[in-house]
Formats: sequence, structure tokens, C-alpha cells
Amino acid sequence: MPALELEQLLMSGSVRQIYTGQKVFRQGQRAEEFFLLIHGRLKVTQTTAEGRHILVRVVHPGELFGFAPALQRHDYPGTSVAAARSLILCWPNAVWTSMIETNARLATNAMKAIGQRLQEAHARIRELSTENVERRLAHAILRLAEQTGQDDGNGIRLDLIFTRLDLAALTSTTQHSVSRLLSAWESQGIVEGGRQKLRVLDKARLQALADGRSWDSSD
Amino acid sequence: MPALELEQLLMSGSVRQIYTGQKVFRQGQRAEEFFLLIHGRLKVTQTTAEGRHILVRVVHPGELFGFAPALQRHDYPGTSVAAARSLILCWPNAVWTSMIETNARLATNAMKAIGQRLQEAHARIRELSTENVERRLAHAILRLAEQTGQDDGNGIRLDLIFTRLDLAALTSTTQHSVSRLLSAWESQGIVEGGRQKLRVLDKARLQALADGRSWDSSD
DNA sequence: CGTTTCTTTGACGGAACTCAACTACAGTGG
DNA sequence: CCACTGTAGTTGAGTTCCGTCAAAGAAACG
Repeated sequence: MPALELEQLLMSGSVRQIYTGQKVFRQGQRAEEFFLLIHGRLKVTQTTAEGRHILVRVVHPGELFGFAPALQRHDYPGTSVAAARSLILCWPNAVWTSMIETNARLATNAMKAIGQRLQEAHARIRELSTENVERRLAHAILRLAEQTGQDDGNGIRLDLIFTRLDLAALTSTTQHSVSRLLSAWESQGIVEGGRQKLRVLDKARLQALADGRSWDSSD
Repeated sequence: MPALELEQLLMSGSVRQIYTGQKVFRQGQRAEEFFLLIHGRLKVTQTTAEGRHILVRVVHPGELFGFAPALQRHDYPGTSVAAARSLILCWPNAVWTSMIETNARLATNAMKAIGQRLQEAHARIRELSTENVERRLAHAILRLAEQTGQDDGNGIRLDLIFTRLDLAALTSTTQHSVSRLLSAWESQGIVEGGRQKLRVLDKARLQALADGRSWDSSD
């Protein structure tokens, strides 16, 4: 995409800083803007009528979020809160249509982004349908490790923004099950836990768990 | 959308007839075309490495499917089979990009379509995460009733294309659980079953089950 | 140093899956 | 028209995963 156009585009939005724990928008709130995460980390959550929470997705830098206009919605389907101090770019909804109508490349990109999201959602449905809690948790942690982990020679450190409760909401289980599994893994030397911290020590073994193979050394 | 352009667009695709049980494309197959369902009904399924099946979605007339290019994939993530004799329109992948680049309205529409799909996926994740089998099945049947049911005065008839196994794959459970629940509902006069048939007799009561309210007559 | 938030652990129960027959229906060919 | 075969559906018994309930421990925070 031409640097000039891109720059123009970015400039047309307004920057906003979000502190940890602060919400960008709330579920049900009228959608008047859409956003791009520049720096930091966000969680998007949903609450059901019965009051149960699920973590819809984690937003990483460079990703669009709250793009209600593209989905022809007038309210936000979830709540987004900053899991770390973050920097976002905002545009009023009206810009969206003109943006993609004048810039085909952008339309294609936006579509790919949403398509990406759709595939992730399907993957999650597949996991929920066919895998037990242990495998799902293993998958989730591996994914987080890929996306946010710092490899410091002695395992992959996850600066968890995430509590056990978040991990539970991410894998559709309870904090209790998460805690039990992590404890079990810790005693096997697969991970090392802490309060809002986690370190993956044996990625291969975790991968084996995620794949549903019980650990055999033929790997 | 201008009728002329639309017509031109539709004309540029090629029509194909698909018999019940025939597959349009298979999971993993190289994606060279994308499709629009004109008439009939399709199921899109996925099979996991372990051989478990899930029913990803049901395609209704007027919907796009197999739009791998939009998701920047080169293979189809699932298999689509005709659940009834169907008529589809196909375009080679290459057309996609040019189509949306020359027609902004179309791009917006395609995006909305995919966005719609994304919301459905999220709804399903929410159901899987928070609802028990009974509620999920009730929801699924209500949805099917909306989309494909024939109201003939004496309840809503679902010309099921769907076996209990399909319903199980749709709600992520087993044929056994589906069968048990339908039997129970039948004995309460909520539905009426048959081989590949189903009739919803008491929609309100089914809705109550879907909403997790046990039946009280205050409705 | 008390309070809050996060985490761990145990005991228990229940929803739903698995295993295993068995029944019913539809279509086919004799 | 009826026996035969395969697919679809039903039903029961046993088991297990995991969520709920209950309580206590540990880290952060003012």
C-alpha cells in the first residue's frame, strides 16, 4: 500500500491513550467509532444474559477492533478493556465507508482481517467441540506464547496480563480447572507459574498435550 | 446495487447443478473457485485430525460459500455437500479481486456477509461455552425452523435434510444425546419426530428451553 | 497490617459421553 | 408382496470429566 496514502489515512484518525483496566467501549454501547491498536494489548469480552463471561479475543498491535460498521451493527457486541497501557487510533464510523470505497486495496485488507478473525473463530469452535479442557488450555497457552511470549533462553516468559480467570474465559472453563491443570503441569516441569505470570519450560511437551498425544519420547 | 451490474456479474459465473449427497468441494482441496448458492441447501462440514466431524454451517440460497480467496487461503477449510438438489453459481478465484476492486458496493456487501458469518460464529462460541446440550439443541432447532421451516397450521415442519447425527454435529454433542432429548420433548408434546423429519409443535415452549427458563405459564 | 485480589486444593455430584444392544423404517430385488 | 439389508433412530447401564461448593493460602496494595 502506498506509503503516502497510508500516512494520510493514519493521520486522519485521532490517537488516544488507554490505561490498564480502562475500557475503550462497552458491550451494547452505541458504536460511533472503530479502532486500530497501535501499542499495548486489549481484551475483548462478552457477558451473557446470565452473567457468564467469555473472552472473545485478544487484540494485538496492528489489529483493527470494534469495527462494528463493517458488520452493519450499530452497537458493540462486546467490551474491550486494556490489559496493558495501550495506544489506539480512532476514526468515526462515517469514515469507514468512504475509506474502503475510495481505496480498494484497503477494502481487500479489511476483508482479509475479518476473514482471519472468522477462521480463528472456527478454529475455536472446533476446539470447543472436540477437545477436552486440557488440550484447549494447552492450545491457548501455546498461542499466547507465540503472540506475546518472550523467549529468554530459559523458557518462554508470558508477561501475563492474564489471570487464571482470564485463561478460563478464553478456554471456556473455570479458574479452578485452569489452576489444577497448571499445577499438574508445573509438577511435571512443563510450565512454571506465578501470580499473573507464566513461563513455558517445555514447549514440545505442551504441544504434545495440545495435540492429544500423551507424551512419548519419539518426538 | 444497480440491476445492470448485478446481472452482468451473475452472468459472468457458470451455473452448476448439484445432486443430494454430491460434494461441491472437499476439505484440503486446492481452492480455485468460489460459489453462490442459488437454490437448494448445503452443509459445510469439517473433519478433525482425529476423525471427529463438526457441521460448520448450513448454506441457504443467496449466500456465498467457499470464498477462500477472501480469507487468503489456498485450500478449502471444509467440505460442502448438497443436502438437497441444489443450483450454484461459480466463479474462478481470479474474478474475486477484480470484482471487489471495480465495485465498491460489492466489496461492502461481501464484507457484511463475512461479518455476518463472524457474528454467527461468535454466537456459537458463546453457546458452546455457556449452555448445556439441551439449550444448544433447542437453539439450533429454532434457528433451523426460522430458516427452513414450513408452517402448516399444525406446527412448523422441518423437511429435514438432517439426521440426528447432523443435529449432533451442529450442536457439538452425540447422536445419542440428541435422540434422548428429542424423545423427551416428544413425550411432552413440544416436537414430533420421524426419520429425517421433525415438526415443532410448541415453539414458545422450545424457546423457553432455549432461553434456559424452565416452563412457567407466565409467558 | 488489614483488605482485596488472585490462586490453590479437596470433596462431591451431575451432565453427558461411551459402550452395547436393540428397534424401526426405506429401499431393493426376488 | 415379502424377505433382506443397510441406514437411522432409540434406549439403558456404566463411567468420567469437569463444574460447583467450600475453604484456605499467598501475593499485592494502600
